[in-house]
Amino acid sequence: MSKRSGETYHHGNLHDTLIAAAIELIRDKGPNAFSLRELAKKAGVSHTAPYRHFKDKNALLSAIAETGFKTLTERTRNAAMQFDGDPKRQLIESGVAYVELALDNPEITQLMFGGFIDTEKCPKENLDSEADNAFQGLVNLIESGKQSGVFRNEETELLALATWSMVHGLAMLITGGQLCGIADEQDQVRDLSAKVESLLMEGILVR
Amino acid sequence: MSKRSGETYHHGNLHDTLIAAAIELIRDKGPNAFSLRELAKKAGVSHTAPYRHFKDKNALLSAIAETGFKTLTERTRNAAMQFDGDPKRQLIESGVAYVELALDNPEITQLMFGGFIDTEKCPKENLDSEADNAFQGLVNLIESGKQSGVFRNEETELLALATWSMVHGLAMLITGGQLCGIADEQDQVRDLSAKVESLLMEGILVR
DNA sequence: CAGCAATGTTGGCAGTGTATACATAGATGT
DNA sequence: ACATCTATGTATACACTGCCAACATTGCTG
Repeated sequence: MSKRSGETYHHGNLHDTLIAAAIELIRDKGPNAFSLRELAKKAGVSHTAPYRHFKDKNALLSAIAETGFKTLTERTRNAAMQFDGDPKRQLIESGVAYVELALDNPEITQLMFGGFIDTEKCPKENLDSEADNAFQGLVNLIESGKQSGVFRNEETELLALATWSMVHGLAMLITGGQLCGIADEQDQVRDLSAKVESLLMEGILVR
Repeated sequence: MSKRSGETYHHGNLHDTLIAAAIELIRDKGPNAFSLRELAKKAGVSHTAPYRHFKDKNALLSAIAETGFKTLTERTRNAAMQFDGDPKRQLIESGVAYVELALDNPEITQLMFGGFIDTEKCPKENLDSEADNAFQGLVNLIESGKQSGVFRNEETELLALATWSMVHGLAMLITGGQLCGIADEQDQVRDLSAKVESLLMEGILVR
């Protein structure tokens, strides 16, 4: 069945098309101004067609956030893999990757963490499980660093949480526009996040 | 002019009433589900009355966020004041206050940092200036700590940014529901944030 | 006390999420 | 080959939203 000029009644792959188009829209107008109807128009379907693929607007946003968490897991893991014997460097570089990804996708980051999605308490379902993957990678990283005697022998979860908080906070401040003059450009951000994480490594107090 | 049973045509203090009611609504339904019309109904006025006091929905939200930044400045400053000669303790306690305030007002925190408000680039105006106040307090704190030889002689802004990121990240993770089993209750949060900040003080690396 | 500015109200418009009923087409079993 | 089932898309409708324009009421000020 030739779908010449895309005028078939059935779209063929609307699900993925919608997600891709939605990401574009959110990038343009922010997660707050995003609307299903505009998305449908952009995808060239009627305004209720998305409901055949997503229960809700919320479900669509969740799906997008999930892809965000997936790439977050990938990026940080890849960054860590490149410095396999050096836990300190691994921690720093995966953190830099975290911040850089957020800087490249501020709106998606806000969508993921800003409270746009109703998560019904904390059900540790779909979406959260993917976020946990990223955290689990961090935990493993720290665990191995502890065993090789690089990191202090504190509770692993605590160390992981501290690292995550630091990186996440920096990312959120940047994407939230709070660090305007300080960290706008890519290079500044790379440098800044590395420095900040080094501080967490070495500590702030005079020895 | 007796405004018996509040049935005067002119409300008298609608501006503040709206802000207070809006905060309640946001607390209940989240910043995303908040609507001007419901707010007006709750305040007992017509659905366009708020426009006499706020240019926009965005302007109303900005005003609320600003009050949030004000109390954030207050709380952290108060916490620091209580340990005046001890910069390390000051830093920790003001950070704990930051996180606790966020935990007590998750929705308002999301409103402040989540990207619900259009800030038109980063104009460092109204809203941002109030946020800067909080940051300036942190800078002062670190500066004095450096001079008394407690903190390392790194660039002050960098130290401040690291501290802020750490605390802010923890706050955002908690209010975003990412730390569900880990940090739900007030006591846990106090303990956790203090521990995390101590880590930043002492560093993560083995010495 | 006349007029003005501040503050509210009514009504309307375009845009939104979503429920319901209907239309079409691709897959499946005989 | 063909009838039928199901997945997918459409049309229509409703309540709700932000905001605009026109009008009403009030308190203040000359």
